[in-house]
Amino acid sequence: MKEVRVRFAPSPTGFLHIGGARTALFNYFFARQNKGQLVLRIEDTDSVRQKEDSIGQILDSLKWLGIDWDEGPDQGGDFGAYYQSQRLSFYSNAAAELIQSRKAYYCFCTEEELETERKRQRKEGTLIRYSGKCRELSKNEVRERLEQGLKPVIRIKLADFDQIIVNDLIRGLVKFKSDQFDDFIIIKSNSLPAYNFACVVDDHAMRISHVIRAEEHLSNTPKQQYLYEALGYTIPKFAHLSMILAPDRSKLSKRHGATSVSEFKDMGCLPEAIINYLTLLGWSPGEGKSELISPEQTIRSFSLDKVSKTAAVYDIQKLVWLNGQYITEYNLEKLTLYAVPFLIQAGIVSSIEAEQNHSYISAVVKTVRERVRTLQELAEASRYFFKDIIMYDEKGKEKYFRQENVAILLSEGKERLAGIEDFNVENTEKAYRNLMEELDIKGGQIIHPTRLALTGRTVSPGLFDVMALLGKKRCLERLEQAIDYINKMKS
RNA sequence: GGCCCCAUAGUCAAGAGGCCUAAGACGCCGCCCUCUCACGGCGGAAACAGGGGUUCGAAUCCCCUUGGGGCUACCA
Repeated sequence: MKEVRVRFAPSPTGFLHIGGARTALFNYFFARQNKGQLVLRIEDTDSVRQKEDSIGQILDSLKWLGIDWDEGPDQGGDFGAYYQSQRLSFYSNAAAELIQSRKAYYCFCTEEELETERKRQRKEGTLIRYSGKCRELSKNEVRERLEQGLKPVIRIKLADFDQIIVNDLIRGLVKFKSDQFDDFIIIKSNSLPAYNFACVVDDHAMRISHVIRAEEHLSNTPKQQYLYEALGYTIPKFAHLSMILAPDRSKLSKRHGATSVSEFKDMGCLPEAIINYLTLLGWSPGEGKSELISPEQTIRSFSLDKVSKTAAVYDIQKLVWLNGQYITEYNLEKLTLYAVPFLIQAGIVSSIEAEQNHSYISAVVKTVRERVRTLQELAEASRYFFKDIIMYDEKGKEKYFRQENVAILLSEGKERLAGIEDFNVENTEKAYRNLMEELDIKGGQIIHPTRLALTGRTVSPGLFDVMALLGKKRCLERLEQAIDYINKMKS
């Protein structure tokens, strides 16, 4: 069987958004499943829309997600270069060949001329097509104009045909009638190739066997197929993935909140969770299978004909839920590593402290992880393990600190804690349980105010886990602080 | 406007003519567990866009309408 080679071909116009990431991911799944190659190609032929550093961002996001490729701009490969801007000779050679065989021609029409023509066609209600005016220019006429310094485009000369049929692996046979096409541009007047041309030349030169890309390219495929035939290339297999839409079903854009991989990263999503989420967007592991699925599992059962044809609206809530699942299951050491930057970012620890207190941080992460869903939440939930209490939760204050005799209760508690030698979860709990029994009170009566005193909040991990982590000294100090505070509240 | 793709709950999705009184997951609601929150457990509300065919039988096949998306650029 022919070797499977697929590619992901982003254009560097911004961050890697989730649609692009999913396209990359499905290419990756397909390549790995078929023991094929994934190549990364940068489509940077539009100098106007290029964004500085976009390539670096995209590569970083891909790597961070754990999507690795076999050939590409950073590590090279046998079919380079991997930037279209460095492959210009491929395109001009291919175009020259087409001109030579009279399948393409120079066109000197200016943009203004074309615009007037289009305007007229719009008014007349006819199809908007290039007239083919420059088709019949003689060699001499072309040479003359070239010598005048005019910058032509090169257009493909469409032969008569009835229709073009695209056989899409996901959508089946798709037919396009010939009247939809005109002599489209393959080389722009700045000598750079137009997308449809560059794409064909490169996919052929790079021996791409399967073109797996977003649905927005489905309508371009007949043009590309025409070009394959004109150039005598064999046509690869195509698979067009449905689009990913914003919650209002419009195209994804910045106004829809987080849409790029880097934004999800900044929110505190784990790469594995994003991968898992993206896997589920347009593909399903099948009936009765868990939705928590690793790339390895997906690679085993992935299949393009099971990919959904329907555009998907992404749902950040499910991503966040998945992320929470990953946070609780994650390797603790790795999770700590991911968490530290968020603690620093939130001003909870300094980078120096982070290095010195690694094992303490890890212990905090361990007790907090189960009830947070993002690393940002994790940082926030960890604050009082590092910082003193400067304020108490408003509602909690009213509810617990105004309880009768609460100060006395807390000082009792403090007393008991003070007497503990080995200040751990079991012993602190035992001390408190004994106290409750002696005073004949219910747990909540002392546990809630204590929690507020120790954490400043009404919500936390189990109280005795908090105590053990905080340590005896800080527990006693915070109880003292709360008692003072309560006494001041009264007066 | 023309052409193309798509259409199962709020969202992702299973479903390939009878197994459908339509899975599962997120979210939502209720209950249980419980020191709070989360986790977990149990239960609930919630969908085949509409209309025509074909068929003994349609979520599944065909047609139309509607809706959404894409392409129609010297963007990719």
